[in-house]
Amino acid sequence: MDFSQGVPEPTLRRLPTYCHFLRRLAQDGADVVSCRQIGDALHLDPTQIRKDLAYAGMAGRPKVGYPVPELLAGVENFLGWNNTQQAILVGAGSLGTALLGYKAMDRNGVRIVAAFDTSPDKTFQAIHQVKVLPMRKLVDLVGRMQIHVGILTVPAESAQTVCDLMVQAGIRAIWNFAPVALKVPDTVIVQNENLFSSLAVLSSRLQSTFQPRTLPEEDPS
Amino acid sequence: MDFSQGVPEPTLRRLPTYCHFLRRLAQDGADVVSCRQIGDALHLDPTQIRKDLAYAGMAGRPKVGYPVPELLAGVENFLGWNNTQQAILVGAGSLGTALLGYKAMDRNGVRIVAAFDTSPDKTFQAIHQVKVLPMRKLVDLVGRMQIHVGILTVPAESAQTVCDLMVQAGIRAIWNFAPVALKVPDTVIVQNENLFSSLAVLSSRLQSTFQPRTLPEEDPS
DNA sequence: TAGATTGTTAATCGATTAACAATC
DNA sequence: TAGATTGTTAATCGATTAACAATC
Repeated sequence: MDFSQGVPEPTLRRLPTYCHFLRRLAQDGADVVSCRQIGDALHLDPTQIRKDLAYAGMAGRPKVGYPVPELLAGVENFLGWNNTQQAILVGAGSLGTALLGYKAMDRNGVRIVAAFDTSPDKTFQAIHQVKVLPMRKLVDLVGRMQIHVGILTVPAESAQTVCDLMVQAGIRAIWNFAPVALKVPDTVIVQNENLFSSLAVLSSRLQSTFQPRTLPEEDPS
Repeated sequence: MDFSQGVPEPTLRRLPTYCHFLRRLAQDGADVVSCRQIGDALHLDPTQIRKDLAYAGMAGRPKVGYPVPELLAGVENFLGWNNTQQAILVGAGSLGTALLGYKAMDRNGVRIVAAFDTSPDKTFQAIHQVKVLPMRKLVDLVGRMQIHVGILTVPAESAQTVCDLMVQAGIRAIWNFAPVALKVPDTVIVQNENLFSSLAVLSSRLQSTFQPRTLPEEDPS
């Protein structure tokens, strides 16, 4: 398996899905699983799954398959879900609040240790057990706790300003929910999460089931 | 431009980003824009943008560029953002609540007209001006209002059950936030939104900046 | 006109899928 | 052993990028 280019992004995106499925299998007490079984459950090609698992460093045994507990542990470990990253979140609006309430986050490699907001109505309260602090505390806290991950859930207008503050504080990876292309130094990683992109795919596919897009025709003149 | 295969998904995912940028340009009063400018702002290749815009049916003028208002209107129209789809949402937990509060949704082609939840604490209240109803009202309301889009924000355990109910009610496209591969008839479209996939990409890239993944070595024995 | 930008065709790149040998 | 499944190499497919002609 060639690792020189790193793990392909599509592979990385599928691995968490395998984990979710394997957790259920493990709960049901399965001890081995084949790529065929995983593929049937997740509507994916077995060969692709085998390749993805190989990227994650997991090997199976011909005729037998993969041992479920080891496979799950191995993939989780590969994804870094064992040594959880600490993170801060900026923007305690409705989306920010939702992420703070996502219990599953912990089991998926990220723990939000503090939130920040400009609104005095929100600061010094706790949302889902996470303290909300005023922005002026950000740089100090990130520095002291050596936090590397920032989650950005502020409106588009303030996204770049907050981003700059995060970078200044020492944040090295930003999970960005604002529909804006952030400018960052190239030492900082930005992962954009654009819900509307996904929605666009949905509604476009829906529209084409109603009235399939017409093919361009020859000019009849 | 070949439309026989439909518009590529990556193109579809980029189009909303262009809209956001074009809206800002339009507000600033720009009347034309070149692919070069868009590309610089969004960190994308100008050729790719030109191709994407052609897929959306937009033409520019050599040396001049694209007229901003027409381009914005054209792309929004292509994405179906003018005739908004009505949708229901099931699962008024923290994520569901966040989506109900997303004002921008309206401008992005979807209006949530009702929410559903099993919990009696939530039903018959309004969250962000949207009524929350008990599940038993779902089939009737979807049928009467001829709603085609369902947003699924329930826990993984109940996702398939709720999905089945949606399908039975006549929903034709499901925006699924549960980390589960739903089984649906092939007349129904499922768009999966898995936040943890995105998070996995982020943390993997972050880890590799700390300690670049080692290449497999020859066995030294 | 000259230069910039679009539109389109061709080349490249990378991911998916298929084929098949190795193995339990 | 025979058959199923893994592991790996080759073929295919599709998207991105490059090259270049058309045009204002």
